[in-house]
Amino acid sequence: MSDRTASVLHVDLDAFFVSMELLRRPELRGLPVVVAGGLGPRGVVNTCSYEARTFGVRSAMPVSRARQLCPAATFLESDYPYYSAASRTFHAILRDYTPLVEPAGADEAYLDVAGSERLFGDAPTIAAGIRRRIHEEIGITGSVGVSINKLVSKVASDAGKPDGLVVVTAGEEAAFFAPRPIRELPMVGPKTAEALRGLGVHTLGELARFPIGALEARFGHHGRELHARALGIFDAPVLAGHGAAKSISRETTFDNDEPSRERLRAILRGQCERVAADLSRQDRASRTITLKLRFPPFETLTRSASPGRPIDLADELFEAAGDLFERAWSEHACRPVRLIGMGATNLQERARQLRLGESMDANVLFETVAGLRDRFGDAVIQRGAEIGHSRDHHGPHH
DNA sequence: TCTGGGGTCCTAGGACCC
DNA sequence: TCTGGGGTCCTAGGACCC
Repeated sequence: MSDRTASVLHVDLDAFFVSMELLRRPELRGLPVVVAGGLGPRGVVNTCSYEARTFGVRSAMPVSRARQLCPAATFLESDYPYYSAASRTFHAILRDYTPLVEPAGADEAYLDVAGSERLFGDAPTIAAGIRRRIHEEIGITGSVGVSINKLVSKVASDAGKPDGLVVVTAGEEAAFFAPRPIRELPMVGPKTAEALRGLGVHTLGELARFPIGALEARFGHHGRELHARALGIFDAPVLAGHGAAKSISRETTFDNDEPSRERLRAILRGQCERVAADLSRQDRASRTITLKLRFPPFETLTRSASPGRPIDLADELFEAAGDLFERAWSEHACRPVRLIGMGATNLQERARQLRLGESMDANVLFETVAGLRDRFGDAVIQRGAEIGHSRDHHGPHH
C-alpha cells in the first residue's frame, strides 16, 4: 500500500498541570486531584488526575460539577509561570532530535524525524529516547504516537495515554482507526458526534464505510474531509515553529454579572492595553477590532469594526472597542454582563514609526506594565477603576 | 452540571467592483 | 428594460482545539 515510512511523532505530556503539581506535592500522588483555571463559582477544570477521571471528572467541566462528582478531590488553581519552565524544557528536548518541531500548545508537539534517523535511529527509537528524557529531565511522563502523518500519530498517542508509546506502521492506518469511537478523531466535537450518531455512525470504521455522498449532503465540504480522516488520510505536513499570530485577544468572565457601565469600560480599557502590549512586542498592527459580550444565562454576541488603517496603540484600540461596546450594550438594554472581551484580528506587520510629538511616555509606560504582567501575572498592576472588582479575590494582594 | 481563556478555521450573506 | 458572473472584503456566528 503505502511506500512512506512512519516518521511523524506526536508527543504529549500526560495530565500536564496535575503532573507538575504532583512533583511538588508528592503526598497527593495516587489521589484525585483537579487543577482549574479558577476556583470561583464560574471556574472550569483544566486537567485532572486519572484517579479523578474514574469519578467522571473531565477537562472543561465546571468546577461546581467536579465537586459534586468527587468532593474528596484536592482542588488546585493553575500556576502558569510554574508550568511554563517545564514547557520550555520539553520543547528544547524535542529540538535536540530535529529542527522540524511544530508546537501544538504548551504540552504537545509534532516532529518529523525522517532526516534524523541516521543520527538517532528509527522513529520508534527516537520516540523511546524522548520519553526517557522527559522523565529524567522534567520528572513526569509523556506519551508518543508514531505513524506516517500528524492525524494518525495524534490519535495513537492519545490511545497510549498515560505513559505510552504506540506505533502505527505504514498501511495500517485504517485498520488502527476502525474500532475506535468517532469522538477520538480530531475535528469530531460534541455537535458532529451527535449528528453522526443520528446517522447510526459510532466508530471510525462505520464512518469510513458510510457513503461519501450522504456525508457531503449532511455536512457539505466537511463531510468529504471526515470521510478521508476516518481512513487515516491526512496531508498537512509538519511545519517548524508556530508562525505569526492571526489574532490577539483578552476576555474576562465575572463571578457576578457586572451592571456598571463605568466598570465595564474600565475592564475593556485594561484589555486594550494588554492587547496593545502584545501587538507592540510582536510588531503587529490590527485592521479589525472585535468586541465580545456575553449576557446571562449564556448568550454571546460579537461586534467588529475595521477602521481605515491598521492600529496598534491602546488608545486607538479603545476608541474602536469602546464605540462597539456602547452600541452593543444599549441594544441589549444595558443589561448586566457576564463576560466582556476584545480582540485584534486581521493582523499585519507594523510599519509605523513613532511620530514626532506623539505620547512617547504613554507607550513606554504600557510596555513597562506589560513586562511586569509577564513576570508577575495580570493582577500585579491594575487601573484604579478595576480595583475592588469581584474577580480580584483570585489575584495576589498588594 | 451550567459552562474559562486563548486561539484557528469555516460559512454565509451583503456590499461593491469589473 | 430589470439583469450575468466572478472576485474580494466585511461582518456575525459557530465548531473545534488545547
